[in-house]
Amino acid sequence: MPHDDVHPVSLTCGDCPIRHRAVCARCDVDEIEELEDIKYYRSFEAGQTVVWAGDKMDFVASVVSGIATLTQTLEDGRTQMVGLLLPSDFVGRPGRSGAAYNVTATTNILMCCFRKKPFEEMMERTPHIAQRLLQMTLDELDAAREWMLLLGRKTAREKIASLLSIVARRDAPINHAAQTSEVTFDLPLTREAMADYLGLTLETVSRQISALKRDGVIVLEGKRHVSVPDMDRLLMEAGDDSDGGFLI
Amino acid sequence: MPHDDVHPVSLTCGDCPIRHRAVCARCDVDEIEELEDIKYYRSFEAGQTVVWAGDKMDFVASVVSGIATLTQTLEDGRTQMVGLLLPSDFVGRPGRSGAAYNVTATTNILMCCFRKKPFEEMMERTPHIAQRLLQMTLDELDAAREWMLLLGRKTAREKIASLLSIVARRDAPINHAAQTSEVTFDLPLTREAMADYLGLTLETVSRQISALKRDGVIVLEGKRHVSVPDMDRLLMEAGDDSDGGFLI
DNA sequence: GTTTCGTCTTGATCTGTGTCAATTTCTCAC
DNA sequence: GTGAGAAATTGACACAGATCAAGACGAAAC
Repeated sequence: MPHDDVHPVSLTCGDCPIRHRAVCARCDVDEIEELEDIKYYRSFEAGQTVVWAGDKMDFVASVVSGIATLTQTLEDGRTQMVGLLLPSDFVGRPGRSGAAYNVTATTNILMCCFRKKPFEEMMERTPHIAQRLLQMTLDELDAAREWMLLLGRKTAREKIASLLSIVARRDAPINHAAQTSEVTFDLPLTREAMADYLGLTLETVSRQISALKRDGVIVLEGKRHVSVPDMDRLLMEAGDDSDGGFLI
Repeated sequence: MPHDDVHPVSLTCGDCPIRHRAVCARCDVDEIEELEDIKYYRSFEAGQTVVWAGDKMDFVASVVSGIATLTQTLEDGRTQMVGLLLPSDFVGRPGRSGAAYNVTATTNILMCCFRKKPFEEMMERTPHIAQRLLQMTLDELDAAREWMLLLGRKTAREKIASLLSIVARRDAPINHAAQTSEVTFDLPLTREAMADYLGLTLETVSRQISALKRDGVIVLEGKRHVSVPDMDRLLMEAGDDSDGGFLI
């Protein structure tokens, strides 16, 4: 099972050393034998849709590797991303059968799925699971609300800077922990996906990235690889107070 | 205790006839005697701040009467509302000590508070509570994400129409249930608060309301009282598909 | 190597919403 | 009733970001 360095704690085994937001594959196998028959793996290729909004979704899942997005759309095609699923993130809603959003793989992705009915039954029997899910959901709610501030009140430049600092934090936690002021990472999203996340057009995204590059806030190698010489400067551009919170 | 017609089901007594999202005052007294000593009431006047973002918040609470808002701000004063608390709504976060947002009373308000520590202990002992809180939090997350679509992609006119149809739904459920196509309600918010909710300026809010009035979508009596002659028309203006979801 | 196709950048122009400012309308105290 | 302050409306103008359009770049196929 693909499960290299990352070892996120499972919902179902709360005393793993590393705390993370996930239902974890390996962990479950070790600890909860009954999960064996309600769990299965599915992989999707970049660009594939995992579920459409409104479709029946009879599982919950956690991302093992790759990246997926949650999006909502209006009839005329305007789309807004409302969530970004990175490895170890959880998706699905116990207690509701229909999916509320489109879930799309932006890279090749492997998901660890749990059939919903048995998962819910397990939740009934194991209070710890509901409590853990509650914590995770509250975290996501905070992230969503932080995102509302971004969508409603930030300028295009601030939006881009915010997104970059969030990706920097999630994508390069090692750099960050080491207090290196130079941080480096790959953008996991196309310009269009960034635009959908930020409530902008892809042209504006491109222009603002160019502007940040011109002003020395970031350094680009190719289109996707980003270096941030001074993380504090980027955070300042993002307009957040102090440590910028806990987005995504 | 002020608890007139509304009788929302409590987190702590799950088999009340009417299902609603709340920790309910009367209900608790009837059913859970041990709650008596962890529960107390607080009232605030219109305009008063209940808690500031970052302050210690040693209670969770439910709104008994009145309206409060959750807001976030940037250093330079730009503010974005991220939640609207109507009677029976729950506020506070088990498992975290600091408040994440400013909570402000927009009308006189009465809140039923529970000291956090004992509430959390009760959650430990009573699995049902965590499950109920999880449902509520998932609902709020859905609402927040619907709101992200509004903030990121809707026009000013669509934003106003969306807000009006949401208030109509929550404020005049009787009208709506009766299938009367004419719906009537009072706006519980100032133009400025509406602007903060919608990511607009108060001038734009005012202009768009005037435009909707001019176009016959709504009828105003005074500044706050709204009649909607044709609810379907309003929903169309809001740009939502079919039934518009489950905002706020 | 060349071609092709998707992604990205950049330019020119347009427009929706913000900004600034002047009135008007409400509400409530007196 | 009158006056004062808050809330809301309306107008004129500016500008950030959208739209439309043309190219540049990069990766994969041949």
